[in-house]
Amino acid sequence: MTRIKMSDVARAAGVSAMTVSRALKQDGRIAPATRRKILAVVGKLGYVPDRIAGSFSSQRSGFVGVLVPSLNNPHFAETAAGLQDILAPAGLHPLLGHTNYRAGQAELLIETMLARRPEAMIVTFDDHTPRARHLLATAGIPIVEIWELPKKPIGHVVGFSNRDAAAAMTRHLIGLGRRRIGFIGEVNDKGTRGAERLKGYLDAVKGAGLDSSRRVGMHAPPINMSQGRLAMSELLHKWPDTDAVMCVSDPAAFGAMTCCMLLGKRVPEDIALAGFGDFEISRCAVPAISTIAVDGLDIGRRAGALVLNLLQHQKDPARPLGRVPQIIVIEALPALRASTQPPQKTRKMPAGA
Amino acid sequence: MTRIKMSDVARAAGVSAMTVSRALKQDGRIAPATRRKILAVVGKLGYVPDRIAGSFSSQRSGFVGVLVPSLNNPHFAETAAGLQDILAPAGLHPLLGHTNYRAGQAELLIETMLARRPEAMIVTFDDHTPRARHLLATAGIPIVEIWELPKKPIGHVVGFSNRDAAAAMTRHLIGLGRRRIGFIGEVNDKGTRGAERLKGYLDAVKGAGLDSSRRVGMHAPPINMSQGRLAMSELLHKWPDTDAVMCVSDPAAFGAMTCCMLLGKRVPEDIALAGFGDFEISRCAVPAISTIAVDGLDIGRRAGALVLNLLQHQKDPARPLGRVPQIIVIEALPALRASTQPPQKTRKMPAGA
DNA sequence: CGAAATCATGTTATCGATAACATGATCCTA
DNA sequence: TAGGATCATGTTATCGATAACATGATTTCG
Repeated sequence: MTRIKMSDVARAAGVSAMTVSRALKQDGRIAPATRRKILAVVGKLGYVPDRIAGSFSSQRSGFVGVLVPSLNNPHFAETAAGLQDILAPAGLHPLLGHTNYRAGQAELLIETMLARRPEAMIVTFDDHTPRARHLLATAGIPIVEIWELPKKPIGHVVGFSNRDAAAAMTRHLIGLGRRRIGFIGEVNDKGTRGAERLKGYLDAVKGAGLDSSRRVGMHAPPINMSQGRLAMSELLHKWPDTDAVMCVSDPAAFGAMTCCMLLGKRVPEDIALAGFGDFEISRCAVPAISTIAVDGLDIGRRAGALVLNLLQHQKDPARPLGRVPQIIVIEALPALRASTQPPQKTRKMPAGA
Repeated sequence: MTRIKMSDVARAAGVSAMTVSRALKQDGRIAPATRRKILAVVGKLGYVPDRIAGSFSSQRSGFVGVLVPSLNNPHFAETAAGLQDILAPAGLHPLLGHTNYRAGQAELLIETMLARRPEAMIVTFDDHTPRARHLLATAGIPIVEIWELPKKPIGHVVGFSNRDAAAAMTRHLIGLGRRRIGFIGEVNDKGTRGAERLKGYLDAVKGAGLDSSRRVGMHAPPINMSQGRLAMSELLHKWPDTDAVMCVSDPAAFGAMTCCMLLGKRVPEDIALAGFGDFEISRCAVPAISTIAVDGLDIGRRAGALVLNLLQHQKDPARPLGRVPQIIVIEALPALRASTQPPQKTRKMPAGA
């Protein structure tokens, strides 16, 4: 059984292939009666157009390459969903790749994706290789970096300052009266978002003249709950009088909290904990964990809208940054209340930089 | 600046385009010196082959369509990673789509994907529309359903019985002496994996002659932590003497646990909780939550290997099922120990159909 | 040593849709 | 009502790589 092609449909409908082509897109000027007849034939024959041939002919792939460190992360998953929300109605298909937080993998994926002639590329800020940056910069398509405000952007940007956000949260802890503040983070994190968050912690702690040595790096990105627990154990062993810990992510913070529970430390009375990312776990944990909300869905939607905008005005010589998403510091209330609702209040913050 | 094409490379290297084409694939018979020379020119010119043209010419897209309900779920994310592990070295690119647990969205995606002429389709078991099933069945490519053992498979299968797994866990609770066992699940879940798990719960509870009415359906799939908490609140309000609850997923179980904590119920002394999926939260929560481990990475790898196998032996008339992944019941130990290691033991189970 | 096999490379045709241009029919409007 | 504008559709050329076949050079082996 050979596959049905457009000319088969055309013959069955008594028109030319070009008319079928026009009937299948929304903008083609065609008589309503003709379109109806063609669509009926399409339905009857079960014709599915060959987008490869179409892409080849029109020189438009219909793809947007999207690179994230991991799909197993609600933020990037939401960003991917937000992109799809915006791109799909415009006839663009996100082509997802995940790098497992490795620059070499990213370079390989970028090359593979560029061979598919994407109409734009959206890459998560990370420690990209020089060759990866070069491939992107010379690809001749819109490039959007997300999830950070890089100092040397490759193209356009939809992000926020991880550094400023972490600094804001750390200052929040200082404002609550904490003075011996630790940090749980990652190792081998050069050029990552986690490294930026560590810088923000240092900005705040050093700025307040406090001890900045209470740092435990536990694992290469991404650190998980169990590693957060181990890191907390190590941190409390080295610096038992620590009264607050800023964690590079919410899962790490939750792991740290379980360590406190097992050791009989009260949270937040004895130790205040702060995470990053507003994962569901932070709102729902008992006690709840203070965190910084970053709206991954919004980042995806903004990036998608920016791409559509750039594709419409390709000649545009300017390099407008996408608007910066807002970050929100979410403070967990200390009291354990007999409620089925997560006890939290929120405070909006500028996303800085 | 016009894009460099293969004939440009050929001219610069003093060979024909066909020779360049052969040099760029591993199997082409070509003199090592010629290949070196061509690869040098490719590097110097920064040539990136046009896979669209290549796909069109060879009539091989290099895509495998992959449909999952959501990426914001570690299991499906891992399945996607497992697929990439296996497919990428074979030169196949997974084309990911997520349905948000909606059959209509799935149908749309299937149609869009088929237009890209995937070499195979991998779809997560779900309540697919008749048209979606028909499109898949008549696509003329290998179809693999994952994450369940469907009664009426569309093509091949790599999965396990969610029903049997949930029944095994429920029997495990019965074996621990529990007699008033509730279920927290989803609503509008016809034809989903969650609905199969509810059936498994009913199998076990009715089989043991116990009350099967203690059921709360909280939300359309996927239920989250907060909804699990609310569901538990409702369940305990209606049936205060409940001594165990089987939850459709780990996040729901964690939410249920936080409800117990807020209400002063001890877990597992007063109420035993069981989840599904072996999410990180279940191992790391204090107290830990009993759960059923399903190796999403393994499902992805098996499905990928099955696809490769099917593509190699296309004429194969048989319909071999992929091997069934093992499920493991993970029992949380009741004691809260002052340890930084999650206290759990595991027991392997048949994944049976 | 010579014929067949193997190897490295070149030539030609082709995949299926669509852009660009062409054409006849219908509709306005001065 | 004539002539241009608009509309619906048809015709032709084309996108860039690769499959299939062709060719000359080199190797192998009886």
